[in-house]
Amino acid sequence: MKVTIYDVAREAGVSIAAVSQVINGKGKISEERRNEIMEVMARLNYQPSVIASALTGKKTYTIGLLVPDISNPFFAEIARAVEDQSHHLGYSLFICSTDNKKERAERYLALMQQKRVDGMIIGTGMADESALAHLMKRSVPVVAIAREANLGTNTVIIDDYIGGGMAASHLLERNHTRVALLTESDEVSSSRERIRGFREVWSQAGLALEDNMIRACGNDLVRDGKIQAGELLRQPDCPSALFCCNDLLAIGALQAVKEQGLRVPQDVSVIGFDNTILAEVTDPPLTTIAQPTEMMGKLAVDSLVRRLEGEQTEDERVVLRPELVIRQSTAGKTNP
Amino acid sequence: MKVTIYDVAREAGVSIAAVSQVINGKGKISEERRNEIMEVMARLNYQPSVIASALTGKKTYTIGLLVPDISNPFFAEIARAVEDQSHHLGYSLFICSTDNKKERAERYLALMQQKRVDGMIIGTGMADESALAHLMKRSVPVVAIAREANLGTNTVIIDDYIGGGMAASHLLERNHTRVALLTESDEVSSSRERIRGFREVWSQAGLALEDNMIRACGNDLVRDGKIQAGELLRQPDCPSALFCCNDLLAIGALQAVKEQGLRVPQDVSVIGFDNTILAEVTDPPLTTIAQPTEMMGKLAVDSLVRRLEGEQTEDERVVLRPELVIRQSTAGKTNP
DNA sequence: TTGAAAGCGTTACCAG
DNA sequence: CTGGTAACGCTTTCAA
Repeated sequence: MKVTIYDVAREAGVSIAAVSQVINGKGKISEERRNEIMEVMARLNYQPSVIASALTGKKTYTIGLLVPDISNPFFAEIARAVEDQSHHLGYSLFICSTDNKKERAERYLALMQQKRVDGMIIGTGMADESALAHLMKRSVPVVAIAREANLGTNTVIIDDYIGGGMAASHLLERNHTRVALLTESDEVSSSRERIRGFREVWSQAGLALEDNMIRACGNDLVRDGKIQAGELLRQPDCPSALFCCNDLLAIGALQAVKEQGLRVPQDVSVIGFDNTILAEVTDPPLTTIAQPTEMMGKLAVDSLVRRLEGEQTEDERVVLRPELVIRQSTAGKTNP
Repeated sequence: MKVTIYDVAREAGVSIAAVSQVINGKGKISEERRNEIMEVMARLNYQPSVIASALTGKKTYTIGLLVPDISNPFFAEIARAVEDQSHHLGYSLFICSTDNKKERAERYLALMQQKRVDGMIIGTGMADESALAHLMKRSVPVVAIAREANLGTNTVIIDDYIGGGMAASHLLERNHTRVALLTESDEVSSSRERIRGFREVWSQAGLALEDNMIRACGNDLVRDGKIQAGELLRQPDCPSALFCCNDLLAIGALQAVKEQGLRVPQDVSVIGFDNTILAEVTDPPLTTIAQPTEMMGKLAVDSLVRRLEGEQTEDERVVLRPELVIRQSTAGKTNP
């Protein structure tokens, strides 16, 4: 069976209290005793039970990460960054993919509570914020990553509004006047902001953006992006550029353009968002707006842990700057 | 503070034992009492503590997943599949990226034990299997996924040997005679097998495969793949085809080929492995060997849970078949 | 049916 | 310095 603190104590001929002290480096014990106990722990390959320790009120050193989909490269990169910093600070990570579904999110939220995570990092949109608010606010510290939080939580995010604007400016500079947008579902705050930012710059240039040129896509981003882009391109007054709220949608768009027998970027320009590894390898390489995932992950964890360690009171909000990465999927419009 | 089973009991005017019974659906309680207790639990938003429950000998309903790198799309896809099935069966997931580093793996292994995971799914190579063997064998059930396990564990894997052979056959059919291979570090059993399978088919065709045409790459797969491929291509007797042990390496190879001013597949063919989303979007789309990630994830979890639930004694080994997916990065060699 | 009480592995407080 | 001993929240006999 498992070796417990009792086994160690017995083997070392001391009380469990003594063992507990050396484990936690607290209290006063003679060098001699301490070394002896350490030796026994090593010999028995003793692994202190985090479970039991947590029950007495200590932390579980576990944090929960909620993302829409871990197989989406953007969130996989975020997860890696979060994991590295968590690990660095002594915490492990529960990951949960919600698909932006309310039931899944709620289920996971409850689970995380039952398993006593010390804190949560949330990168998933949720239709009903109240669920989150209700469940979490009073108990577990939360930081939002790559999404807006309507609640009082720490937030690490890029300026999506600016990011959307960057895309618009880039297209404007290339003389596009007829553009369509591919977005995620309404519940995703970052997408909303990107659209809003795009729209702002666009209309300031005196250009119109009809509602039917903005298409929301479901959870199968690549597939839905392709479908929606296809419809858009088959319209009589086909857009010369497509702004996609993330790289996965852009990939779908790329596929649709090719399927229509058109060329990127000569016939239609495509611009993505996130600058995942995908953007580097597509054909043609994708112009996109970059998010600094590594920094975001690190900052989110730092922010959370600071709070867990009781260092902080007010909500903090870190807003990073997105960056336009120009590759070859966007070009100037020549034939108006 | 947290609401405990005592709070519920008091509020409902019963003993904690009664509450425990309704939570676990055991024992006999009158309909009436049961409903009343359920009502109270709901009203108080009671979340039973998995921690406390685990301490009494029950499971934690948590499983640990060790992969080399969660931001590698192949493992991200595996993780998603594992997560879905775990979730479906009522378990949560700890994820850990080891970078195939011994220290990281050992650290994580210890952590998982301390946090009392019910079982582990291991998809990461480890230099020193003894660590794993030593730490795990006697305590936590393990299943290996997408890797060979030298220990007595359940395994879900594809036939990498066959997969390597498929790549070789494909290249042979296209008249390539001079080929180079990009592999991961030696510690990765799947890569070794792929190489072995390739070599077997290759030499049976009477073709040579010099040692310096096989290059091992480090952890930054894309970058190292590019570097190694670059060196290979700059050699006087440059290969006409590159077999890469995974898609990330293949992407590096693609970049190197272009950098040399050569074309894929006209000048050099490139073939990858895994069939991640990357393979669909590269320029040109990548011919690769597919692994059924979704199925593998599901089977691994099923296999583990079956064991956790004590349903099984002997080690089982599931070997799935890889599949060649021909896209446009491979072509027939015309000028010998 | 229902409730009292003994653990589970640790921590922390309090006497020696 | 060191060791007893209550918690911690829940499960599980065992009586009533």
